[in-house]
Parts: sequence; structure tokens; C-alpha cells
Amino acid sequence: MRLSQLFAPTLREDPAEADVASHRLLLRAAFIRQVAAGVYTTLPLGLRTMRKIEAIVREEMDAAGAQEIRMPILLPAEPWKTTGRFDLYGELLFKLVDRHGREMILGPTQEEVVTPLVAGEQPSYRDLPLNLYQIEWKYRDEFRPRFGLLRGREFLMKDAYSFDRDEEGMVRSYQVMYDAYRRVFDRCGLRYVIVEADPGQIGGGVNHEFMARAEVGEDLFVECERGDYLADTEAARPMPPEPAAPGERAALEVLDTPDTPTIEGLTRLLGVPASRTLKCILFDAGGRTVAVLVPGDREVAVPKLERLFFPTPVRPFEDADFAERGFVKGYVGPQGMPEDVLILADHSVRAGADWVTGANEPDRHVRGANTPRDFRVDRYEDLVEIREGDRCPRCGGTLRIGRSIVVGHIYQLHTKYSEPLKATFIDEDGIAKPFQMGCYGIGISRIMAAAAEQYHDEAGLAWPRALAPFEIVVLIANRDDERVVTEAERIYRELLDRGAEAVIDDRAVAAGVKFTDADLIGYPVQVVVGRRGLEAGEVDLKLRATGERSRAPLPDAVSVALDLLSRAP
RNA sequence: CGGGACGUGGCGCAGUUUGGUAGCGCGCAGCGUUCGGGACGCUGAGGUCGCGGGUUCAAGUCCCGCCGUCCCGACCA
Repeated sequence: MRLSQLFAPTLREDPAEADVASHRLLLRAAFIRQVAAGVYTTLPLGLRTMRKIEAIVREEMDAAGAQEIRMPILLPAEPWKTTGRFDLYGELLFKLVDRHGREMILGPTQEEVVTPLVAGEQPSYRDLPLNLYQIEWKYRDEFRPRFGLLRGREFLMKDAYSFDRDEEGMVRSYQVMYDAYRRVFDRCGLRYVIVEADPGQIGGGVNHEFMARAEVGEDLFVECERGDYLADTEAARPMPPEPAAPGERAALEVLDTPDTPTIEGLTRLLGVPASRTLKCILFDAGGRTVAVLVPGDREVAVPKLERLFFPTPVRPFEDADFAERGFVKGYVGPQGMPEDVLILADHSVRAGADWVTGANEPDRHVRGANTPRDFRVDRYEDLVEIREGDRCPRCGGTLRIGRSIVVGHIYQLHTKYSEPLKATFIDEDGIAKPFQMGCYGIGISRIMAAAAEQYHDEAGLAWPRALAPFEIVVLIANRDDERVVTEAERIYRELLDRGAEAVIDDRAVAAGVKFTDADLIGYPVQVVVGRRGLEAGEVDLKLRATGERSRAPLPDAVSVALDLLSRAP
């Protein structure tokens, strides 16, 4: 490719709308342009990088026995109502109505399409296992698109779906994908971790997230300092603390605490640490009242609670609920809870005693609350949001929190979709059974942004070889010198002949512009052909990743450049 | 959806406080000089100041409404 012909309008200054490095640099280096909030055009350079990611994914998916198909983006809403995801996704779904008044959506994933597709062929157990995948645009009407490609409303995703006759097969298919995913992210050169995660709106059971480490990442994970535990913060379960030693307990005492509905106010008024207070948070789970107890310095992890009640929806009490069900907002305590209220406590509550908590009347709290004397706990569960410093569930070591970008997520779905969609196969015993399914996503466009986050410096992008739009740039430093141009063209030709993805910067711009653009776009290797070098019979080379510069005699320029490329990350 | 900010040539910004000729840098076009890390001179093109309404002799500037974009939060791959 000749840069004089490439549509690559680089920007000299940082665009006003971009904040994070990947967004800023992908715009400046002419990989993408914004069209609307969370919607982007991919320019030639960006397209090349994205296709490299696609190619890696295709190769690994095909090698793992998956078959590529292409499904529509525009989908009827009906099957989504059948599986319940129409309401579950809610506002996050892009919805539209066609001229006949039919409800349609733009697909955020495609379980509702692929499941009937496979079931429609009335397959036999002999046709299984089956794994179908596609690489297509996905749509989610995010509340707040941000960080460029990292959270767009339109994004390119590889989604795969496995169909098995039994759970054992499904787990096997899952494992095959798990291994394929590791190869994909290894080949992309990403620094990543694999964690147990929360299934979110896809639902189902066992699932893993592949998280690219990044300071700007929106997803938090915990890792043990000793390296034996990794988990998404939403799924992480800290080691429960030691139960409080048995012994004498304080008497229950009612205190006047006017105008202190918050833990913060309470600690100030009474001079006790928040960890000695007991938070009693009320939820509604399908009409039933659920009280959740956690120490005052901790937060309830709502996703954990939701999983406990899945598929029954759980929501926090609203103001009206308090009044209707006879609770005093800001002064709720577990003592004297009605029998039909389910009281759940986090394991950490076991570690405390003589709690300060709400008295269930306005402007009053109690001190010295103890279970089972003063209140009951129906069940102890893991219900707190994990935080830095919690103990590792495996070894008791200290847990740290890291930030990351989720680039892949795989799920064991069991019959979550096949059952409601009545998607069955005929088993060996002649009986129709629902498929055991798994689904597997990779954010293609997000990988490009995640890699940009991991591979950049002040000067611009510095792609790992596998993702670079071009591998080598041949830079003509003196365009007016015929010998320089001739040599540069010769080196460029030879590089192409030897299979390198080379580009020649033959633009009629100052050499400085070419250097700056080369650093900004991030070709792994730069070959500079100029008068100064030619006079010494040499070309200059630069390895973008390290900034390392070297020289090579003219006749060896091509092989030295290729050698340097092979050393690129 | 709650809080905040912004919207002025292609890009980055000033001008809005105190209403009165629409500016700067970069980029773009032409000519000349330059030519190894974003050169220089001269000439030139390019703006319904996000949109609509209102106040005023007069609105980029004041008022009202809307739209768009970004940041924080809630939510989420």
C-alpha cells in the first residue's frame, strides 16, 4: 500500500471528545471516526486491524470444530418474549416497529435465532455435538456509551453456540471453547486474566470472563496476592471471617437517635465504627419481603442476591414499599421481623455481636442486638460486595482489586434457552429432549480498543505484530532525491515479495510528518530511507515497541527489517 | 435516568462576564523557497456562531424550549 493513496487522515491534535488513550489514539491515528454516540465508522487502517482479529478468531474457532454462519441483525421480538429476555434486557434493547406494526429488535446476541435454527432440522443425537458461530454487529442501547470502542452501542462480536445431548457433552464443548479462547487472546498478544464471573443477562451457570488488564477498564476483578484465586468482583466470594467468640452479650437497649437514617450519621452520633453497626436492607423477591443483613461498613452485592433467587426478579424496596409493608425507612432492624420475611445474613455477620441497628420505629436505634436472642437469621449466604483487603477463599491471602476490559465471556447455558423455545433433538431412546447449550462471545471491536490501551505510549500506538494494520513502513525521508526514492521503492517491493505486509510513505509531506505518523499509527517496524543514510550506504531502522534504532547496509535492508519484525512483540 | 460541562470555518480554541464590523493556531488551495522528527514567505478559499422561538434599533453574547456530544453516578459485554 502507498500512503499517498491510503485514506488515513491522521489528526495533529487530540480530539475534544476523547478522553481515554484508546479512543483518543484510534481517532488520531485514523482507525475510526465517530458518527454518533457509541457508533463509529471503521477506516482502512482500523478495518485491517479488525480483520486480523477476525482472522485469528476464525482460525481458532474453525480449528475447534465450530462452523461459521451469518444470522440477521434485524430480529422479530416474539422469541425474545418467549425466553423472557425482552423484558430482562428492557431499555438496553434497540427496539423498532415495522410498517405493519410488528415489533422488531436489533440483536444484542442471537440465542433466540440459533436455537430454533438448529431445532428446526429435527436433529438426532447423532448430529450432535454442534457448534455454530458468526461474526456480526451487535446492538445495545447503552444508558451511557463511553470510552470510544470500549462501550459502544454498536460493536463487532463473535458469538458461538454449542448444542449437546447431555450435560457431560456440554461441559466438554465448553472446555474446547475455553481452550480456543486462550489461544485467541494469546495470539492477539493481550495481557489478560480468566475469571469466574457473574452470568448477567445471558443467565445460566458456570461461566468465565476473559479480561484484558487495563487501567481504564470498567470491570473489576480480584486476585489473590499469592496468585491462586481470580474472580470477577460480582462473583468473588471472600473467605468468611471467624465467628465471634461465644461469651457474655450486652443487654438490648433502645436509643434515641433523632434524624439519623444513615450509617454515617449513626457512627457520628454514637461514636461507634460502622463495622459495629448492622445494616438491614429490604428487597422484594417476587412479592416476598427479603431482609439482608450486612455489617454497616459493607455493601450488599445485589447480583449475588439475584442469583440466589434466579429466575425470580429481585428489586430493592422503593419508598412506597416501606409504607405499605410497615417498615420505617432508615430505621429498619432485624428484631421482631414478621414470620413471612426471609432474613438472610452475610457470613461476615457471624463475626460480630452486640450490634447497633434500627429499632423499627422512627428516630430510634437499638444497641446490643444479638442472634438468636434478639433476631433470627434464616440463612447465612455470601452477600457482600468484595473489597480490597478481603481474604482469599482458597488460602486466606489478601485480595487485590484490578481493573480490566472484558473481551470474552463464555457460558454454560444448560437448557435455559432450549427449554422455553422448545428446541429439542431425538435422543437414542427415541425421546425428544432439550439441547444442552453453551454460548461464547468475543468482542472483536473491543479487542482493538483493549490492545490500544495495552500497547501505546506518548507518541501513539505500538501494535503487537499480530494486530498491526501493516507490519513495516518504508519511509522516504527525501522525496526529491531520485536515488532515495528508487532505493525505497526497491526495498518496499522486496518486502512485499517476501510476504511482509509493508506500506511505503511516499507522501509529499515533510519527513517530520512521516516520522510522527509512523509512531502514531504504530507499525511495528520502520525502515527509513534517506539521503544521509544512502551516502553511508545504509538505511535506518526502528522497532516501534522499544524505540530501539539500528542501521543496516543497503543490500541487507530487507532481511534486517524482516529480522527485526520477527523480534517484535 | 439524576448531577456537571460543552456546541463558533475541516481540527483545536478565543470572543459570551459588560449586546454594536466574527477572530487566532493548525489544516486546505495557488506560487516561490525549503526538505532526516509536524519548515518559511506571499496570495487565497472557507463560518445560517447546534436548531427553533423571544427580548432589543441591534443577539455568537440576554431569556425560553429543543437537539447533539462529553464527563461523574446509577446500570451494564
